[in-house]
Amino acid sequence: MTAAARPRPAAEQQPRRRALVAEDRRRQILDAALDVFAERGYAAARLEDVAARAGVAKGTIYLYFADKRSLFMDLVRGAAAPMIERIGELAATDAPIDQLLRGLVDKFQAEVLGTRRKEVFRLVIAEAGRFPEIAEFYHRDIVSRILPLLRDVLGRAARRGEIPVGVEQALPHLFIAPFFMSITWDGLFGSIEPLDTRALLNAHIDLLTGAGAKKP
Amino acid sequence: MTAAARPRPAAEQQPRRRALVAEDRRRQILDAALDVFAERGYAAARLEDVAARAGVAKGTIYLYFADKRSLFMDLVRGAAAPMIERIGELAATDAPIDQLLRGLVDKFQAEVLGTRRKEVFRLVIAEAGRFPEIAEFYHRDIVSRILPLLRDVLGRAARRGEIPVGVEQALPHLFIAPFFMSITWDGLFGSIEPLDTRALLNAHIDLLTGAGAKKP
Amino acid sequence: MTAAARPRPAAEQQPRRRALVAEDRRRQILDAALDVFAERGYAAARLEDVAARAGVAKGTIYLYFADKRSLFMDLVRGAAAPMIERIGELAATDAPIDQLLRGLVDKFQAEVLGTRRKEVFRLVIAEAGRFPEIAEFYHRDIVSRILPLLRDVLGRAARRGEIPVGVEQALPHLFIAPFFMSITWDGLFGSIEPLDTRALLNAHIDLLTGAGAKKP
Amino acid sequence: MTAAARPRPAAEQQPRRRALVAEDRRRQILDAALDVFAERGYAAARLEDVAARAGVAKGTIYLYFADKRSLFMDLVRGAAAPMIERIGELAATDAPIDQLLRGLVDKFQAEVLGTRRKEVFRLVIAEAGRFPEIAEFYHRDIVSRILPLLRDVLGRAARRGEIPVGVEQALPHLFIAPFFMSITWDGLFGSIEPLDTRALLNAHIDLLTGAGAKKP
DNA sequence: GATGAATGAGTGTTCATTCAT
DNA sequence: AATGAATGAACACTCATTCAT
Repeated sequence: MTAAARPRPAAEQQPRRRALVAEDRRRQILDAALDVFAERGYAAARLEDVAARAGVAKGTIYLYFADKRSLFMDLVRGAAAPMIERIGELAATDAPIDQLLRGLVDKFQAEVLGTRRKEVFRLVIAEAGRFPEIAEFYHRDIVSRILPLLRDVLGRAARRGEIPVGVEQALPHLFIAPFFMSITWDGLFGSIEPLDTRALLNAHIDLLTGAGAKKP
Repeated sequence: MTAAARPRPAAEQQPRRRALVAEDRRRQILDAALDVFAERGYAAARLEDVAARAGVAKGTIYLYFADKRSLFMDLVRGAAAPMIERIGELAATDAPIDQLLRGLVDKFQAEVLGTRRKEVFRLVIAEAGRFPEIAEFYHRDIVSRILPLLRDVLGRAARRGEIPVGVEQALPHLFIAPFFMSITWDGLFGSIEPLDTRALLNAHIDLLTGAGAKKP
Repeated sequence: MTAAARPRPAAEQQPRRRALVAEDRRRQILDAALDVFAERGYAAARLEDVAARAGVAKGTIYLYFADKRSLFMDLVRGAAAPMIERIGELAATDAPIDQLLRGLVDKFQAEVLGTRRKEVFRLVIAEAGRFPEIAEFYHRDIVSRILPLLRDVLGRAARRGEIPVGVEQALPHLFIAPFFMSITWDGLFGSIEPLDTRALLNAHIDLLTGAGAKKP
Repeated sequence: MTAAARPRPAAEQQPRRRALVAEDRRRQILDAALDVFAERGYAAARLEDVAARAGVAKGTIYLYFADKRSLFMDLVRGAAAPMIERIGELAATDAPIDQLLRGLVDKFQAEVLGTRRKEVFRLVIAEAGRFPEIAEFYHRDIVSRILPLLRDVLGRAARRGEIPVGVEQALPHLFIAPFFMSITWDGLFGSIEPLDTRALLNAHIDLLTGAGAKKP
């Protein structure tokens, strides 16, 4: 009101900065929560530790999340969001299957395995039994959108003779199996025998596209 | 039953029966524990529930297991034992690769997926982060014994031209990925979209052995 | 309104309006506090609710009251103030006892039972144990001033033959008992079996003044 | 089994003794709870204090009561039980009203005012607002059974000319008002100006039965 | 051996109070 | 003056573990 003429009146800027700070806090807490949940599992995670790691007081968490469960759910949903947006791009190109799948692998490396999101997915796999909504959510918004895309892409490739026929029905699930494993392996045996995910996935694609030739 | 066959000196028979009863109790408790751990996860599982389901008193558990952690570890180690014994048989035969792998799949179906052991493995995957000994144990006694065997078998097959060459290094891991997934998938999406494990694994072998032909 | 009458020097008018606004705020908060305290009791009342109901921020309460306890004490003292002022009028008249007592009843109806002050008194009865100052205050400024007045009035009436003799000592307490009950009853059984306070008090006076005749 | 011949076989006695001990513990806890609830009110009472005063650990309370609320409810219901049983006796006799009422007063003195039950009733009056079940319970099982009895007794007395007519409808409520007051007064002003309950109640009966004569 | 009552450390959650803006 | 985000002490309730019987 008083200073409506200038570009950013104080009265308007205040809440904007507030909102930013609030969003930052939220992030801080979510980041800390991921650390703690990943390290101890949902049930054994202590909100006090989350608070400490986030550099806030215990009560502050409750200003941003209704309770422990909500914190966990928001963490898990939030990690999926960027994935979901990009799923559409997957099948957009009409490149040769081999190139397309390798693109997928790269994207998975860049967006999941190379990030903390990997730990979220590990958490989901470990805890989904106790959080049916999460399983539903991941199925509805990720799995059930990726699988048809893969079916489509792989079907086209089969018709073009780029991959074997006769196994199409199982292929999408088959294709994502190594992704699943690369997520769980790490939590299990990562410190004993790390998995060379890239090599694994490349071999997978080689196998699928017949790049690995049978000895004549 | 066992004791009814022949008259034995009571002094000798008593402890034997005792031992059997004790072993039964142990089993009861372990069975109950699997139920409860599988349903709620390690941290959230209540020993009171285990006791109730086993039909014993809470204190009784402590006569057979040192504490909650030990109960869990024994459960998880015990489930692996039968596996371990059979691993040797795997590479014994020198059948064609395709037959051999299908045999493996059948065994896995029969001994894991079709049994409650599946749930133990799921538990291991979910909780291993908090139980380094378990991860070590499973790696040492199972994974690190299966992988070389597979490497061996698959190597032989590659040399015989039964499977593609050039991906051998990654093959063992690649081969087990669908097994991993079939274990985790069920806990996640089993109630939403059950996985046809047998079809998946068969397709996997088809793909591996080139049974699925490329369109010429 | 008040400030509109005559032009005053701004410097003088400002603080006056401020004071009025401040007094309004205070009232708003006290009103809201009564709602919340009455509904949940002192300990379970949340200042956040008080603030919300008063339409102010939580912190604002602390500009007007030192802490929760003070807010409660001020509320409770404030409600007594108008009572205290009028106590003197009680014995002023020298009307017949019957008329005088009925006047009292009317006043009590009008000033307590018919107002939110009733709830304050209920609160006092419920919480006085934890607030000795309040009990002292109510005793010193109300009870110990009303009882002698009643003793005086009833004594005069007894000497005039308007009420029975021989029970004078207990009469003042006896006289106020139904007032006590009408306050507490409502909170207890008000929603189940509302009390016809006026009828009760009238019967009480009838009984006291012998208006109800014994069957000869 | 082993000693079925003798009057109290151990196997039977054990649970019996257990039950007694358990009942004792319950009592201990309820007694302690009354202390603490009476002193601080429901919301501010700390179960830790109850436990300490009962000489048990915090967790022990939960072996006997589901939660804080249940503890309170059981306390409050339990205190009413003996009352309820005796209500029937009240109107049994057909003694002169004056004698009957004095009997009531004595009973009330002996069973409520002279006992810790008085504090339970005080609690009920203070907290009933937050525990509708309690108010209902007290109304249904005590108030709504006492009032008709009183109506009956007082009606008979009125017909016999022992008490004034014309106020019968209000009389039962009027009769119990001093009882209400004696309970609440004590918590309020007990330490400042203790109420001579017996004198009050006697005067009340005198007034009611016309024992106090009007000055002619 | 078996029991289950008792323990008390541990944790999620609330809320009066403070203080930077 | 007014705000409301932040704090952290406090408390109800849980559950692994112990131990007298």
